Amino acid sequence: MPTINDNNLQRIWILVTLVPPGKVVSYGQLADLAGLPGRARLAGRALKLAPKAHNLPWHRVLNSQGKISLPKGSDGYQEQVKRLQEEGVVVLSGKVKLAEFQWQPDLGELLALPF
DNA sequence: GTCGTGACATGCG
DNA sequence: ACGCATGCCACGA
Repeated sequence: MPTINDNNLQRIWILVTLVPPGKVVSYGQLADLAGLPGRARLAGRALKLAPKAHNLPWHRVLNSQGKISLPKGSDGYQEQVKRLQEEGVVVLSGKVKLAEFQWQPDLGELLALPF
């Protein structure tokens, strides 16, 4: 049998693909949209485990403070900053202004979800 | 079975 | 702004 949460990880992955360039989402936001309130850590886990073949825009995911949740200075950290800036997202001290760059899914997108 | 550890969130000092 | 506690829960030691 599939391990209980495979489905949940998939939901997170699908949601991440919906985030357009130049916009960002928070882990908690992804969890909420996936119907898993309070499960922000699961979103983080989903990204960590995401197969590279998925080509997910993982760099558009930040914590609820708009900050990068990877060890400051790590490879992933720098990679994330680079990718975000290439899309026009302003990153200052590893932080992004959510009021300006946070993604807001429209109703159509939500209704089109397979769950 | 218990415990520590997370790409988290939120509230309190 | 920063640390600490608590809630959350899958994993591995």
